[in-house]
Amino acid sequence: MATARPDRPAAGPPARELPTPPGRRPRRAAPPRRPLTREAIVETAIRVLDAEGLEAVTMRRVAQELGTGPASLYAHVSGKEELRELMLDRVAAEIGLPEPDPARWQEQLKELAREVRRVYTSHRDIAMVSMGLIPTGPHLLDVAEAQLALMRAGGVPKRIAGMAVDTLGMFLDADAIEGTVYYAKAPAGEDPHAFFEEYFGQFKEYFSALPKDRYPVLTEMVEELTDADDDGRFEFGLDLIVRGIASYVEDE
Amino acid sequence: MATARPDRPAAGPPARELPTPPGRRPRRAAPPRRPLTREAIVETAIRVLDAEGLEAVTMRRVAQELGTGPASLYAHVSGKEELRELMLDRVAAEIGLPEPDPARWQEQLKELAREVRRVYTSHRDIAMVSMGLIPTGPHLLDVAEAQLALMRAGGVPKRIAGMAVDTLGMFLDADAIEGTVYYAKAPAGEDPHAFFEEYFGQFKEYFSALPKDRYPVLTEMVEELTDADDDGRFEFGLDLIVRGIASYVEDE
DNA sequence: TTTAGATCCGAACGGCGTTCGTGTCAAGTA
DNA sequence: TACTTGACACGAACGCCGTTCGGATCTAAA
Repeated sequence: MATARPDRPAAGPPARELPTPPGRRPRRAAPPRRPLTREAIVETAIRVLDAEGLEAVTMRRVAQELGTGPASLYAHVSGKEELRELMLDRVAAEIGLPEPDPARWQEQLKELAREVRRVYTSHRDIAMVSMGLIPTGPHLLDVAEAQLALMRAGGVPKRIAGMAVDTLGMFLDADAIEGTVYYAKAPAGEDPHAFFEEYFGQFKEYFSALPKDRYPVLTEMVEELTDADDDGRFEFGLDLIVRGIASYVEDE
Repeated sequence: MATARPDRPAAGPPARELPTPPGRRPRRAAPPRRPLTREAIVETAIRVLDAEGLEAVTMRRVAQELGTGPASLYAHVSGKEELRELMLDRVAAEIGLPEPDPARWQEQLKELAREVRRVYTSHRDIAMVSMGLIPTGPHLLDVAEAQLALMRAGGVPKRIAGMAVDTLGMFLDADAIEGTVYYAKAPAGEDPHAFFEEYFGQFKEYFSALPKDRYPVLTEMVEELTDADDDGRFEFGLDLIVRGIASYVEDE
């Protein structure tokens, strides 16, 4: 008893659509629009991520979005962990990579870091997946390759470059998470900007009310500490790292 | 109908222990040994953390460990998130703090960073809680105060110190997570060291097998990239950051 | 002795990741 | 054309999870 699947080419001769015999009902209300594939699953998962954050990306939710049950996903993906890594690598494909110019390697490394930051933060808290993960996906490896290529072109020794790519990766992950964790806390319906303002205002108040005898330095720096210039903080850390790497270039 | 509680002083005159009337049984087999407190809950949670990692710290598990049900915890703790933050702050209490010596501020800042790392990594993946969290607990603030005091004693401008404490915190969190995520993956019964060896060997193999035309730089650096000298990598990143901070000291 | 409030906690709600076993169906084989 | 095979789909269930509810119990003030 074949259920009609209009989107797929029928195997035999195009069977005429018969009316449902009395007492029988089609086994499923509507067959899935498209056959399940790894790509469709990852794509759907990223749609949920962008709309509602990483926490909302559950096997059940993704399956529901595809009009099926959670068990169906396991034929294409080994589990939630693999799905997350596939999502990350697909996001990493959006990162624009530079053509190395040895004369500008430091600025190029910074530009690449900014590009990673832009892509990560445009996909909610996807960076959480990256934290503490050895990159194995092709696009993540492309990014690592690009970073290494820039440093090597600039004359950074192998050993230094090997450690630096790690430090830089940690910095990028941590920064992206830092920037998105609070955003993720904002209630669904609310204006995130107003929520933010309110949220940080409370912290400023809290820090100001701290006992001056126990925290003499901190209480004198409330202004500097609660100044939420995210871009400035990122550039500060990035500059620290890149300058530090550059100091290891041999020929001076 | 009061059930006898031998561990606690009885309220009225010491009622004689009556035999259980037929058809009735004591409502609970054994009353909890100690009354529930915030401290006891946090303490128990950390015991579970140390033994089985952060993932095993669930409300149900902690309650079970205390001989009660999960609902009982909510009288002392607002929820899982708050419990996690209380755990982190209690762990932070173990961090030894320096007496600032302006002449040695850079080395002292490094020593403090090493101390944070030591304490964090001695409590499994507790650092995950810290990532993307504005510190508010007293002991976490002590650490921030100490870092700021060292930098200010060394002549680091307020604005720089404010950003640097953030960068350093991100680095410490990210490093601790990096170091414990794989450890957390090791199966419960297995020898972690052997598991590690095996695990990293697989990665080295994987990187070596990568196509040389797409990843020309990376494939030439497999040795440098898979060299798992965690301490060396930490010192490298730490040195980058501290040197960078020092470069902002005004009086030169 | 009464009462009010804190504390405790069994039961339940809705959601989670994953597995099992069965059902379906296209492609290959006879 | 009929049968077999193997990949895929997926309903149902298992054992977890965080949190809430409402009544029972206990403590200390009145």
